Parts: sequence; structure tokens; C-alpha cells
Amino acid sequence: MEPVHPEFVPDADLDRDEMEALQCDIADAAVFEDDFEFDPERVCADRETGQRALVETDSSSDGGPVVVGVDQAFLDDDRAVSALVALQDGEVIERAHAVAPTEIPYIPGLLSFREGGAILAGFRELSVEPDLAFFDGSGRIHFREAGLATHVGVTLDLPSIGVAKNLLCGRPVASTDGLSEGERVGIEANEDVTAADGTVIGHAVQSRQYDSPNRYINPLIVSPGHRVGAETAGDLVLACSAGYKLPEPTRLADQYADDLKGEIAD
DNA sequence: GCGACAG
DNA sequence: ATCTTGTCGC
Repeated sequence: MEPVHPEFVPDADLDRDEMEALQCDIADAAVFEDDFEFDPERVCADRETGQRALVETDSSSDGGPVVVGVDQAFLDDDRAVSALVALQDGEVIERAHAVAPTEIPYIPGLLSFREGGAILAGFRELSVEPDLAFFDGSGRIHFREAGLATHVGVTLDLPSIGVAKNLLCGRPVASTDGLSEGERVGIEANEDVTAADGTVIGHAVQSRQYDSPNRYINPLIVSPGHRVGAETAGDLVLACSAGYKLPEPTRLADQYADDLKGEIAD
């Protein structure tokens, strides 16, 4: 698929100020509430739950929503590999990838300008029309409410969700320690975020947890990218989780990215 | 100057 | 993100 908003395509040649200004425009264009056509109840992690959903909804003629997981790996020479894995009813239906140079270094808050090019190139290679995308990083949980998931989601006008392993900014409304599987804690805007103080911009989501041992798994940091509300974003991530910390689309994209890195290793 | 920060 | 063996625990 191609960008719907060419003016938002990340340009690594911009000044820092210009990048930040573009992010503000993107945040204005972003929709942080549910605004999609697919049935969220039909988004699933694996074939088993997928088949169950098919039976329960009795809508087996058409396929469920197509969810694509996106991740990147880096080559030793300033090039990034984007890996996309598309799933439908819990099964992989397509994989796509692209390689692109990383023009700038990693700068907290400007991640999309480093990895966005490779990601959009990857989407260009994807032939199926996705209903939803999971990105590795933040969406609305960002200084200017325009993290990687929001930037790419708005540019493609594709419903998207940011799935990060660490918190970039904002403040948890309660302790995020000791959460049980399936639980979540809101992340609200503070002085570091452009949103009004107290606005819930995402959640710490416990997608997986050990039963009781003295071992512990940290929660995922989930936030709306585009056309998905904070609560629904958490619901969808949990719906796509299948016994691993990362939701299936993201986990498989991670794997695919690693494979590609090894194969392309010129 | 100090602190803080996705991948 | 990336460099990497063993190791703890179910």
C-alpha cells in the first residue's frame, strides 16, 4: 500500500525543529478514538481462537480482520530492514520486507524519522490490504503525541497501535508492578506531553505473567497510533497475545526481521 | 547545570 | 537496536 498523506512521509533531511513541527501536524490529523470498519471481536492470536470466533459469529464466509505486525532490524552499515507479517484469523497470510538506509541516529522522540522510511518501503511491498497494524514503539505516548505508530498510521491512514517495551514519557496512574496477566494500568499525560495533563494516552498492559514464582515479566506499553482509542488498543493487544509477552503479529515480525538480517548480511 | 528519554 | 554464555526456574 502507498501513503495517503505524502506530506507526512518522514524526511530525515529536515531540521530538528521542522521534524517536531511535522509531528504536531501529524498529531492534529491523528484520531485517538475507535474509527475502523473491522470487528474487533474477530481479531485473534491463533487459529484455535480464530476458528472459535468464526463459529460464534457465524460469519465464516468472509475472512476476519487482517492484522500486520511490523519490526525492524539493523545491518552493520547504516541500513534498516523492515519486516512485516500479516495475519488473518490467526494465520500468516503474507510476509513482506524492505531495506533502506538509516539517515539519522536514534534520537528519543524522533524515532520515526530514522525508521519510517524503511517501514513505508515495506508497506509498499505488501500486497494485502491490512485492517490494523502493530508497531514496535510508541504511538500517542510521545512528547508531541506523534510516536512511530502514529506517524506511520496517519501517513497511511491505517488504524495502528504502538507496542513498546519501555515507557518514553507520561505517568502511570498507579504502580505497574505485580500486575496479573490481562491487567492494565493507565498512562496519563504529564508536563512532558502536549496533551492536557491527566489525559489517558495509553496503558501498561500485562500480556503475560508467570504464575507465582519469583520471576517477573514487565508489562508492555501500549498506546493508540491512529483511529484506535487507548482502551481498545489494549484490548486488541491482549486479543493477539498467545502465551508470549509480545502479541503474535509483533513476535512473528521480530522473528522475520532477525531471519532477514542474517540472510541479507551481505 | 541536572535529569530523562521508544528503538 | 546490537554485542552474547550461561543460568535460573517451571
